[in-house]
Amino acid sequence: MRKIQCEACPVRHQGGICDLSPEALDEFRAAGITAIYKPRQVLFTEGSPTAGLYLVCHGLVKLYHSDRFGRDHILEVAGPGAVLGELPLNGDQRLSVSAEAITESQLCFLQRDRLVAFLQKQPMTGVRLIAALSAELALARRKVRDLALKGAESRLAGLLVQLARATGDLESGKRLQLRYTRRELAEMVGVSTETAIRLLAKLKKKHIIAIERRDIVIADADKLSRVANYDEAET
Amino acid sequence: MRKIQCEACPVRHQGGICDLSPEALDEFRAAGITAIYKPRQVLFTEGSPTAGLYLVCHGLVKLYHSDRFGRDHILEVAGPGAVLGELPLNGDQRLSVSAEAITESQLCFLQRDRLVAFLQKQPMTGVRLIAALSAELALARRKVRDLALKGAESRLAGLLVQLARATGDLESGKRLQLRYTRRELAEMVGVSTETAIRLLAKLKKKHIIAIERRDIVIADADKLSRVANYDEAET
DNA sequence: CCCGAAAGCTGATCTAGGTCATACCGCCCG
DNA sequence: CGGGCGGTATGACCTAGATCAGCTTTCGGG
Repeated sequence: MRKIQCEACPVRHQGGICDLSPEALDEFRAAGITAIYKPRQVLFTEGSPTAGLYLVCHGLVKLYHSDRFGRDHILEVAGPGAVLGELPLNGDQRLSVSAEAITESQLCFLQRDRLVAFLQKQPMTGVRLIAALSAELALARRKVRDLALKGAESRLAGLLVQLARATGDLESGKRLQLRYTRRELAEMVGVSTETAIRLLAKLKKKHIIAIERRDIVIADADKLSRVANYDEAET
Repeated sequence: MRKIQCEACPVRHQGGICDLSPEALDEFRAAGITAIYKPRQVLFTEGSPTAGLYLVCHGLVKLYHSDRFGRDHILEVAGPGAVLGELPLNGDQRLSVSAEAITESQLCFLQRDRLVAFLQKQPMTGVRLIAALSAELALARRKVRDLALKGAESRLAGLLVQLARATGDLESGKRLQLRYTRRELAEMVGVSTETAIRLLAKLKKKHIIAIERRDIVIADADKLSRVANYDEAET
């Protein structure tokens, strides 16, 4: 696949980092390096030094943790417009996550010093970056809350709600074709694959969802949201 | 207690947000509102709108989540120089955490629009903010990793390592006077109070720590770090 | 100095969720 | 067309950690 140029980029005018005047955009582009990544290609791994930030132009990238024994936890699936990585001032800080392309993806890498130089001239882009990092921060913190305070069923329901919202159909009767395996769902929720399967079956038995082939139909959006928020209620 | 003025502030020249030239500092101060908070006073709560950022001048503030049934989880204890809150561009985003003063604390509130205006003129401050948010982000993400992939004992050991590092004595034989109750330790680690107590007893039995009154002596810093990183090893 | 309340500790259960084993299904590929 | 292989599904366990209950120690305040 060929690189998409910024001029033709569909996400450029949606308040993202790269929403810039033509002249500024040229400078911006000069500061970054755009590349295409294949599915399953690793962008960076937990523990490596923080060299700069990545901007997702198109494609899907997952942020995840692995432990020494092969178990993974998926923090987030990032799409176009998202900013990946962390940029502490203190350069010897290490990255807290790994990232890997899910689909073929185009990303723009912004090396720390060049980015900082650019921000001197375009402070508004700095503000947008602050906003983007804030959104990531909120996401991570909610995840902490869910893991610490909610049960597995709530978390799974929450994930379904989130996925449904993303495609704009959190409504009873809507089919939600998920391109994730049970294993991936489990890794997003933080449970074993078997548990994820069992919990789906449980939601099905409660007539909150229906399962058709590999994808899911939302039978009762209200109940689903309720399960997502209410911790441990009726059976 | 009286307010400390920025000129006399001990954290001002440590690369924090407020490390500014005298003139810029005046502008900065004009953009913010400084106030003193009493212990247990709540600064903001999860779910409320994001109005701006708080800068900790002195004191200690905890960031935490509560669920509907009184259980708390402490995400982080923030000290002088830390930035609290989130500032997504999209103003109808909600805060993902609550914050409460632990000790009497002085904080400077920076309202969104005023902060943004200031950043136009002082882009370097924006870069510092990006760095501060990045550090917070890494912290939250590591917490996700620990909750999702590590056992309770590792997490507790990790907390002790972290506390010891903060006061600069992660060494065998060092007494680490913790100003936290068992309950608070438990809430930071994400377990019940009883479990935290039991795990401390377990570490003591393994001669990794010793318990004296309410505080803890590190008996074997190496083993402690090993428990913190290794997931589930020998008994 | 004393009292009550909070904090600490320990044992006895209970349970959510993990692990292991097995079976089925659809699908691609030789 | 038959045999794997990855995904899905379920049953039978097992264990980390929660919960509950009781008891002791510490501590802060009058």
